[in-house]
Amino acid sequence: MNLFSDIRALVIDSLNAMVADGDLPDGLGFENVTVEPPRDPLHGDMATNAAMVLAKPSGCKPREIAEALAGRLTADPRVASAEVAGPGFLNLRLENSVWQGLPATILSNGADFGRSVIGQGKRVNVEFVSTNPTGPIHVGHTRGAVFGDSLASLLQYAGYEVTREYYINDGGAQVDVLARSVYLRYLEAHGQEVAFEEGTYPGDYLIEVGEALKDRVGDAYIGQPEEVWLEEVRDYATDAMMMLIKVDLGLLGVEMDNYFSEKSLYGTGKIEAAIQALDDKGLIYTGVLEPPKGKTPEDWEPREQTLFKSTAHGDDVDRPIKKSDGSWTYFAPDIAYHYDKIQRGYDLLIDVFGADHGGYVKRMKAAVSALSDGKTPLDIKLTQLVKLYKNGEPYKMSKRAGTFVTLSDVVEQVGPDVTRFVMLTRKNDAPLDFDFDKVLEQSKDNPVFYVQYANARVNSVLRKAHEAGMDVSDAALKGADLSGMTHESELAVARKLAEWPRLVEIAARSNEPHRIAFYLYELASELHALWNKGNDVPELRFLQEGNTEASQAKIALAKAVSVVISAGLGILGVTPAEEMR
RNA sequence: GCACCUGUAGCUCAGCUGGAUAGAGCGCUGCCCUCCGAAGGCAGAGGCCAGAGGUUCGAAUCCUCUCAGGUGCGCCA
Repeated sequence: MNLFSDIRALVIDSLNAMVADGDLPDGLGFENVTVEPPRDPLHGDMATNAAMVLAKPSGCKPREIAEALAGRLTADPRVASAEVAGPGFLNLRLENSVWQGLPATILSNGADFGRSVIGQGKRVNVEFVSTNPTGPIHVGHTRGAVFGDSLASLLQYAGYEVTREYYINDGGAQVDVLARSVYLRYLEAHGQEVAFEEGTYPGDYLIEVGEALKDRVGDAYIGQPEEVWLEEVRDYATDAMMMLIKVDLGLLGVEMDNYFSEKSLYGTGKIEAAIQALDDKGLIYTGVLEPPKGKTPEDWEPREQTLFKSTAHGDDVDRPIKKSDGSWTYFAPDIAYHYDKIQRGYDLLIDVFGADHGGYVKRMKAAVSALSDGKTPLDIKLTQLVKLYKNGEPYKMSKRAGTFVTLSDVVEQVGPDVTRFVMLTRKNDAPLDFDFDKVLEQSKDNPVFYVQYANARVNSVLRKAHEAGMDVSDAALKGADLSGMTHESELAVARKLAEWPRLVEIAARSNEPHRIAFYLYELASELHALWNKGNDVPELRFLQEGNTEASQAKIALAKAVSVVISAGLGILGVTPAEEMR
């Protein structure tokens, strides 16, 4: 149920009727007609731009269209008034009964109030995190994990069929480095002195892997050359790292539907097939790239390489898919991976990358565009850096990994709910400051707390009412008579609640889950305002002593707020707080 | 040199994919608990939406250029 699309449908019907009656010419398109909440609530409950949008194509004056439209709209029982304003806006006021009926609708639908069908059951693949399996997840990727997971939930809520996917980069040189690092820890477990040279991973988290390896193979690898142990140690170590990563993701409540191994693309003909597919379209050739201008690498020499003509699909330069020695570049398996996703039949692909991979966006889009003949859209969302602070000072060290702060460092200190919410209080392409002290502060400076506090207040009211012997079950609240709900502060809350389904659609269309977080803050703000109004105006208090009917009506509104907050937090993966501690 | 991202109140940031007089928090000034949780609320001050052009009924939002910050730029992944 979306009040805004309901009223928009009414507007469109009225416009069609005007066409039928000859008030408007035939053949007009109504796509640009919107019904939105006006910026200034004094203007009304909803505003439509219909008259302004249609003025030019119809050759009529905007105000005349607006006047005629107003007359038709006010015939609807929901519409109290329609006023022409400004250059041709039509400001609508709805009958109080519309707002008064909203809490019952919300209570009936529960968490499904706001669920949308704009996804039309389309299949979406959201790929996120995808860190190298060489160690625990660090903070930078934590943001990507939260963003990707919440985006996936948002899309599900908006009617898409979503797959959460993780691409394991287990095919490149970095997992050999991992294997050598684990080998050193293995030797260490046998009592040997080892040195961690440049280019190995010194983190403590490999100690136990080395010990486990010792338990497994005894001294079989001691003094042996790499040929003997590298492959096995690599496989063993990557498996161990993936278990570590899954534990980390679990701390945040992130659960992947699918893990896709890069290694599975090698030796199976998959990369070759993907490149062949591009070749069939005439997009593969052998050539020499120009050196990058400005900052030319010192050891630059022109080399002949196998290239993908990505410029044919919007890239700036063509990209190498084979190194000069004939082996694949990283790009080649990535092409094959995306080819695989296309072949799995997704209607839409979304990749979540760190901002440092921004330079990769155009070539990836080019590859997907080429491989799907432009049929499968790929949206790539970049998450910007997270800067950590503690006591106002930059915070860098980790006890566990030595060099970087990990996801578990953060979650251990502030908990998964705070971590998730805070990571979504900025749009994905803006950098984020994360202050360990501030995010735990219990004040309205901290949006996590502010939203949770609103929910806790509602629960407090429910508890009190229950203790006073009132029936505050959903069934009872649904049946409450809200016809007395006429105060501006109460209607303001109802109006904000009505925006929820619309906001879900806006957020889903732009793949921007942060909008949910900001909306919840606004909704909480309306509830806090109403609550405090109760200090001055006793009739606005949720608990009306000795008057169960009146109390139930007030509480129905409060409970509706709680329902929407819970649904919103659910999308963000945050547990609603029953009470504050 | 090129590409991408960013530039909005003193500070940190929203801003509905083009709508009306640009919003919130912090900070500043002044108020509100005999009363459901004041961990809150109300009011005030604070703006050339980086700058300059353009597109149209209408621009913080779209296009072009300039300036400033960030990220990245063949044989790393």
